[in-house]
Amino acid sequence: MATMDKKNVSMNDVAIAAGVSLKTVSRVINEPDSVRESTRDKVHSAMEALGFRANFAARSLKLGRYGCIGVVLFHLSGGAVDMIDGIADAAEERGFALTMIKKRAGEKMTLAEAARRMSQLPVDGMIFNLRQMVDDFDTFEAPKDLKTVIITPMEHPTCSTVSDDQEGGARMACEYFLNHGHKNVYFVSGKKESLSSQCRMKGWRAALEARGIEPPEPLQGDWNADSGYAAGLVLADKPDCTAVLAANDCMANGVMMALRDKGLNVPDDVSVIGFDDELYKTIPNSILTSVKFRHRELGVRALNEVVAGIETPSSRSRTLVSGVLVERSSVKDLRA
Amino acid sequence: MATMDKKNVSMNDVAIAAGVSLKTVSRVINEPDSVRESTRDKVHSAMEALGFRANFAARSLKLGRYGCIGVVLFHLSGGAVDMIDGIADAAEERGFALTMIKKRAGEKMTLAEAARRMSQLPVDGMIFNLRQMVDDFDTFEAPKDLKTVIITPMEHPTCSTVSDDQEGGARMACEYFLNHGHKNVYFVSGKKESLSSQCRMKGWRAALEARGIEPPEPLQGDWNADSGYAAGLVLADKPDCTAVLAANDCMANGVMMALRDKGLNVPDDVSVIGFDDELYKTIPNSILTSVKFRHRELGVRALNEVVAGIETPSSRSRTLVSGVLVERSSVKDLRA
DNA sequence: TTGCGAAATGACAACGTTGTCATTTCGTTA
DNA sequence: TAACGAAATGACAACGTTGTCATTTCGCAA
Repeated sequence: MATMDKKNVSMNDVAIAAGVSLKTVSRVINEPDSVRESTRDKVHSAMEALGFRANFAARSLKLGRYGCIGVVLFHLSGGAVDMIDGIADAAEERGFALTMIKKRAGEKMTLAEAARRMSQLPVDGMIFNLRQMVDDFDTFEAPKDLKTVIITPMEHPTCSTVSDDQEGGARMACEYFLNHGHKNVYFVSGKKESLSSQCRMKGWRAALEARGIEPPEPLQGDWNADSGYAAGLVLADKPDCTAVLAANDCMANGVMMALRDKGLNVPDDVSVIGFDDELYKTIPNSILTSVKFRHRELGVRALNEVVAGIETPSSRSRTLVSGVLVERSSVKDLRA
Repeated sequence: MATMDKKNVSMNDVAIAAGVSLKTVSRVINEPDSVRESTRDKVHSAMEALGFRANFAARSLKLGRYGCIGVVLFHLSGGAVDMIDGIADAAEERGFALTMIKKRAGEKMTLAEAARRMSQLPVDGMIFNLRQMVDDFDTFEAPKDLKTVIITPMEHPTCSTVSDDQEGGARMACEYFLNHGHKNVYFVSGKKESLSSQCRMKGWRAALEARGIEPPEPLQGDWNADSGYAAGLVLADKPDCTAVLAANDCMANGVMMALRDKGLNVPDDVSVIGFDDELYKTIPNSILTSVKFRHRELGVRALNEVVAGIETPSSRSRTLVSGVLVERSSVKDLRA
């Protein structure tokens, strides 16, 4: 316990204590094989005794890189947890840490502003998580020396983007209905400004139009169960309504409850599909068929794209991560 | 657009371009008032023209601090989102960014290991989010030069801790039942290894014992609705069961569904309280009374504690953030 | 115009690492 | 034992900032 009171122990201190040169200490850390074993042991003991820890700033200054990826959270939702999880795991695997900043509630942050703030921080590249439109989306240009990947369903003119295939997922759900003999599909949307909701609606519409079906007026929801319930009450009165696609599971549940309260049975009278596959957590014996996106995979892809761009400057790319239809029993086969 | 191809633009480059000294450029950035306006303008133009961005590494090396707080996520749950949100907002307000690392799935990370990894990164202090027991919890000692705050319901011998008052929340819910004339309260727990579940159980037990009531055998759940449903089926057959406290809302919902399927009504036959107040998102017109914890506030407090400890080395402290009982109509008043 | 104190600016070292290149030490062979 | 090439080690500069202290310039009064 001969610990000194000196603020920070430097390599130089270790070198003196071990009776070797500064550079040898550096070598013990970075290329241990080039140092004789006896010397290495002396250095290690000295480091131990003094409690040496390499200085991040000095090291990065010399190396010209940080080993950190910046993550900008424009929006922090439930699915974001899994995405961050994927980013963090992939980062660790590649030897990177994460530096994170967040748009404050109420604040209006542009891409340029986010990039400016990030470039003051220790990062070699960055990931923007962007689920709503932002003013300067089309005009934004990323700093040339900072590979930038945007997680968003929109295509960007210059930056690489990664996204769930929300549109494809919605199309898949719709086609599932149609392939089961349904002649039409009603849609309950999420919040208007949400890009996810917009994409899901687009996919729904496309799937119907591809079969020459005129899409009915979509019902406006806000992601929560109550808005789904309200939509369900309306739908229950429509005799041609046999299939409902809700933009998330909570609203789907609201729809189902409303149908039940109106004396209708799911799936016998009306079939329902939701998104995100999370209802089973809250509802026992849940029967809801749901489109699930692999948020974790999304994060992994985004991180890998950034790291790839750091190692070998690459051009713009666009990655889509497909969704999966988790089948339960909320869709009736009308073809029988 | 006379942008150079030179890798990084340094203050020196700016100084030369502006025809001033290096130090003056530094002053323009750090103490603009000490520079004559005309000079300042010249420097600003040069910075603009060259695309100068201050080098984080050099700056931190000189200053001896990073302006970053490390966050270690041992566990990434739903509630963690709000907590991170609080940490991030508070950090920004205090002028700090976050550096994050995460325990990988399956990996067994000790506090010491986490601290070792963090201290290689650009951080001035750190926050551990720890919701399960870890081997070296009691023996862990934080690095002396890195203020460490642990978010956990357990008390730590040397580190500051911040926690929801889970035990108090459970007590509050229990007393709410008792004050409404209930003579006993059944409990459905979460996963065994979860500290939250353990604390909630402890509070439930304490509240009953304080009134001289022998707590019944708790029912083991796993946080999900299905386990709550199973518990509900068991409870429905117990004639003395008028009140059920479930360790989260999903299980509470499972309990309620089971009771309904057994022909019992909530709250007329049995009263129920949950935790986390999130059922309303998924269930329309939810009636579940629930104990809600302020996760965001938790994050804010943790961050503030770290920053305070950085500015003026402080001793160990313990912060409890109280919960709130969100009253709906799932509890019947038996006193009438 | 001169002189003076205050304001503005500059020269240089230092922060703690790693890269370059020179020097020392080692193990081998003649 | 001497000589040699390879392995191990060391001296010193450099990375891009900020702090210290010296120097120059400015505005104003005598």
